Amino acid sequence: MTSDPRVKDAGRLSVEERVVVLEEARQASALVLTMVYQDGTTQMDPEQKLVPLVCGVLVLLKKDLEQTGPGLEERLAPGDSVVYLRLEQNPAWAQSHPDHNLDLFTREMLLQATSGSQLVVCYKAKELLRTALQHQRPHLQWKQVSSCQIQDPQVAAWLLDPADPSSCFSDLLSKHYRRPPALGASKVSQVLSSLSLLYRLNMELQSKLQAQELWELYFNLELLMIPVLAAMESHRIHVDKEALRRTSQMLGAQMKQLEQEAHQAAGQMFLVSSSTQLRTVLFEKLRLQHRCENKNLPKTLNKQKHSTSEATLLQLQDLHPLPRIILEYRQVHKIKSTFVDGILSCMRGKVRTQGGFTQPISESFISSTWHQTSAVTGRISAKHPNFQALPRQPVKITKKQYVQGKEPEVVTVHPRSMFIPQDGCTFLAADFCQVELRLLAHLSSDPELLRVFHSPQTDVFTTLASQWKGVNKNEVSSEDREHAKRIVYSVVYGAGRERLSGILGVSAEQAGHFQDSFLHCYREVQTFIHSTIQQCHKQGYVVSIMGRRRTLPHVHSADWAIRMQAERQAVNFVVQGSAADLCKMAMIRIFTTVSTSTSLSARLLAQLHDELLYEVDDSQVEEFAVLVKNTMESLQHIDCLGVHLKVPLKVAVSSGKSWGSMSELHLPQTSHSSSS
DNA sequence: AGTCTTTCCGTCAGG
DNA sequence: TCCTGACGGAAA
Repeated sequence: MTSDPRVKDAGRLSVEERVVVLEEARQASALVLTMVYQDGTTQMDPEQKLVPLVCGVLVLLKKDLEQTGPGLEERLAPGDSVVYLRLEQNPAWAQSHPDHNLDLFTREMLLQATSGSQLVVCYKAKELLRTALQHQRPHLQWKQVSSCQIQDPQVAAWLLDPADPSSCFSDLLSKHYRRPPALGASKVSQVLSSLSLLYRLNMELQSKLQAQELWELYFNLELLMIPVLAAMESHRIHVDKEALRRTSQMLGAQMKQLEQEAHQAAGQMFLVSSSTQLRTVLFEKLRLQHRCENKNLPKTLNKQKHSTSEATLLQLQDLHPLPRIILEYRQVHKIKSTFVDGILSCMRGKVRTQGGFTQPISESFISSTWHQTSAVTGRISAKHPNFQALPRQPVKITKKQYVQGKEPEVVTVHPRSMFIPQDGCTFLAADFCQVELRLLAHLSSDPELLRVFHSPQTDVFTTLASQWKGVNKNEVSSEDREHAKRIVYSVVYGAGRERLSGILGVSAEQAGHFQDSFLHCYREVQTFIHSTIQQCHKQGYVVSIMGRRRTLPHVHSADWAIRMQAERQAVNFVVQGSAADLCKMAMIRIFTTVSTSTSLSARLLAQLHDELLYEVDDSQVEEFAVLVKNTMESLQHIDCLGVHLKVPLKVAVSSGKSWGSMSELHLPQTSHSSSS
C-alpha cells in the first residue's frame, strides 16, 4: 500500500510536506475515505467472519467536484491525491520511535474528515467514526464530531430500498451505478479505483434520493444518526461481572434440578430443551391432546404439528405436572443462556495491545453494536448483546429445599440490575409515552382519540377501557386496562379475532366483539387503515411522517394470504416507521444540545425504540432531565421536516443507580404539555 | 460411517 | 398483528 507512488504515506512525509497536505485537505472539495485492515482488505471488501484489526485509513482528496470524462470513473483525476494514515496500535509511550508531529498530523486529518464542512464520503461511516474516537482517545472527544455529516452510500441505498438486506459495496455498485471493475489489477489499484467509484456511487445515490423525495430525511435525520450511533458505541456500560457469574452458577444448578423433575414426571429421559422430543412425550406418549378436546391447541407455523409453545403448555398445565415444569425450565434456560452467559461472552474475547504484547483482557464493561440499516421500518437494532431485548421485569425463581422444615427459597433474577453507572453517575431514562397510539391519533385525526390525548392527567388505556366498556374510569380494573392495550394494537396491526382471543384468553367470538366495538368507538381509525391500504395499492408504497418509504410489491399479489400480509405491513409501517422517525430525531436533538454545551456531560448508552438511556453526572440529573423532557416533547412541531402533530407528546423520565431499579422523576409542568 | 459446517425452525426476550 | 435478535436442536 505504502510502496505505490500514487499513495502518500503520512509517515514518510517531511514536516513541511505534511503542512502542505493538510492545507490541501482543507481546500479539497471532497474527501473519500476507507479504513484499511491488517489483512489488506478495506471497508469495501465483503464482510468477514472476524473483523480484522484496523491498521490505517486511506483518504482520497478530490480537488474538483465536476471532473468527468472517459475512464475517469475509476481512475484518479488529475489534481486528486491519496494519503495513507497509519493508525498506530501501541500507545504513544510504548512506541520505540514516537513521532509527535505524525500523531498530530493524523489527528488533524481525521478531525478534518469528521468535522469538516466539505463533502465527505465513507462506506460504513459509523465504523470509521467509532474507530477514530477510540483510537484518538482522549484527544478526540465525541462532542467534536457531533456535527459531522459524512455521507454513507450504505445508508442512502437502504433508504431507497429498506427491504434489501444491506448488501456489500460491489452489490450496491452494480445495483445503482455500473458493473464493478473486473479483478486482476493489483490490490492497490483495486482499492484506488474503489475509492473513485465510491465517490461516483455517492453522487448517483444522491440524485436518486432527491428524485424520490428522500433527500431531506437522509440529510436531516439519517446522516446525523451516524455520529450519534458511533458515540453510543464508544461509551461503555459498567457491568457487575461477579454477580453475573454467581447468577449463572445458581441458574445452572436450578436447571439440573428441573431437568430431573421433568424426567420423573415424564417417566423417561429426554432432552428437555428440545421441542421435538417434548412434542413426542406430550402428544405421543402421554396423549394429552385427547384430554382437552374443548380447547384449541396451537399448531406450528410450517408443518401443522402440535406446538409446544408457552400458550400450549399453559393450557395443558392442569392435566399433568410436566407442562409446568417445562415452563419453568424454559424461563430459567432463557435467562441463563441469553441474558447471563450471553452477556458474559460479549465481555470476553476482546484484546488490548500493551507494550507489543497482545493479551486477552476481561473488563467489566460492555457495549452493543448498533445497526442503522437492518430494519425495514427505520428502527435501529442492537447486537452482541441485544440491549433492546433485556427482560423488563425481574424473574422469580423458587428453589426447592430438600432440608426438613425449610420453606422453598424464592430468588429474583433481574439482568437489567447488573448494569450500573460509573462512580458519581446516575442512569436516566426518558420514555415517549404511547408514541404509536399518539401517532395513530394524529394520522387518523380521529376526534375521540385526539380528545383522549388532549385531556391531561388521565391514563390513556384506562380512558379507552372505560369508553369502550361504558363504565366509570375508577371502575376500570388493571386487567381491563391491559385488555384495552391489546385490543388497540391488535386492531391497528390487523390481527384476526383468533389471534386476539389467544392473547386475551377469551373466546374468538368475544374477541371479535371487542374489535368491533373499538372500531365503532373510533371510526376514523378504520378509515385510516383503509386509506393507507388504498394508497399502497395505488402507488405501490407507503410513507411515514418524515417521508420514509417502504415499497410493498406483494400488495399486487394474486395470492390472498400474501396480499393481506402486505396490507398489514403497510399499515404497520406507517405507524411504526413514524415512531422510529420521532425517536431518532429525539436522539439527534439531545445529542446536539449536549455537544454544544460546555458543562453538560450526559452520555447516551442505549436506545430501546421509544426509550433513551443516559449516564449522567449526579450533579446534573435534574438539569438534564428537564432538558430531555422539553426537547422530546417539543418534537410535536418540527419545522424543517414539516411535522406538525395534532397530539401533544408526553415523556416520562426516571432515574436510578442501576438499570434494574429506576424510579420516575416528577418534574414541574412545562408549557408543551398543554399545547394543542 | 463418523465429523464438521451451514441453514432452517421453534421458541421467546423486547418494542 | 408488525418489527427485531439470540439461542439450541434438527436437518441438510
